[in-house]
Amino acid sequence: MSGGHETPTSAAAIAADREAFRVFLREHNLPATAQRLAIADVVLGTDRHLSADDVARELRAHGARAGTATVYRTLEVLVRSGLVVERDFAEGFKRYEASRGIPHHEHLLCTMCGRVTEFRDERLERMTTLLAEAHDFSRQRHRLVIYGLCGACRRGPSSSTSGMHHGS
Amino acid sequence: MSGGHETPTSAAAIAADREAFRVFLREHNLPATAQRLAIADVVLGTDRHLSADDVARELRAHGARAGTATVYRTLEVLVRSGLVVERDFAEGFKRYEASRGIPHHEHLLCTMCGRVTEFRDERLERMTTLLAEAHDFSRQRHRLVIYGLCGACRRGPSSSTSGMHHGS
DNA sequence: TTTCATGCAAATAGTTTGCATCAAC
DNA sequence: GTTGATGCAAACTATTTGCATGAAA
Repeated sequence: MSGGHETPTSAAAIAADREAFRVFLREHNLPATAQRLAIADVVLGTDRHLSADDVARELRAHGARAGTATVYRTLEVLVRSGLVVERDFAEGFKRYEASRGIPHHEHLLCTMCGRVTEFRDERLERMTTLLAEAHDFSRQRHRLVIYGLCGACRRGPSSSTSGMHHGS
Repeated sequence: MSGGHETPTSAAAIAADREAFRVFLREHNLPATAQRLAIADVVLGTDRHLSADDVARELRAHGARAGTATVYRTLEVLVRSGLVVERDFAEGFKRYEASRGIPHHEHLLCTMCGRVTEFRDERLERMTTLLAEAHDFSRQRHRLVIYGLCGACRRGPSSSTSGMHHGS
């Protein structure tokens, strides 16, 4: 359920993010509606990389509800607040991830269960800047996704299917 | 118009690819229709990374025509033939690129004019395999896209807008 | 002449938007 | 009380599919 294979985020950090969202809303004169808070709770309360559909599903699982448009609009507000980052892993839909103030990181995507793992590598940051310059580009950002099989899926397909989204 | 900033593909190589597609169709008992050949000519005849819409536009510019469904279905055949590779640069649509038998390469995408430049880097190949292993993943493939400004756009916005797709 | 492609239109998936209604400050 | 959010449905973009017609081998 948590999906954080490396360092699960502490409850304190999650609570801080939730409070930060309330502050953001207040400072921007945006109403703190029940829907916004519920959606923020879902996205900020996990280390997973959720699709808009995942968010709606999680809401229902927690007894909350919000229209599709509200989910998308609130995700947009969360992204603008800087607390959430939008991701596109070329799956045909976008995912949303709590940013936790972490600067930049790469992603490993399991092609079997859809689970996402993060890692950071300083060399890559430098390399991409140099590679861009070598081709007369000024680098703004980069995106690396490594597709492969996670340990669980490699060992046994039965291990876990909970992370599989949009499956047939 | 050509987009090949590094090493423009020779006319001979293009002709070889076109012939290879004819052979592929023949070997698979697929009719070599005028539409298929026209679409193959467009995609195999450039070094650019075209969207399905670009292909349709180019067809019209060359006096040819094909329905949207035919464009997509033919692109699929071209991908199956191995002569073309499908790309997703998180722009909301896919692009198609003549593969020219080149193993694997990374992409630089100009965020201003949409132009794509390719480069190859052996270290990256090795690095991604090692990084995956370090996180208990078995690497299948990876995708690196560096977003930035190309030299032309950095120097003057007036230089070229021809590569801009889906603007405004 | 049989098989498979084409084209159109309808369907689909993800996401966005208009608008009447409703809730937050 | 105002301002702005919500929800539904319609709109939209990229892409796919069903089906009657048309062309290739």
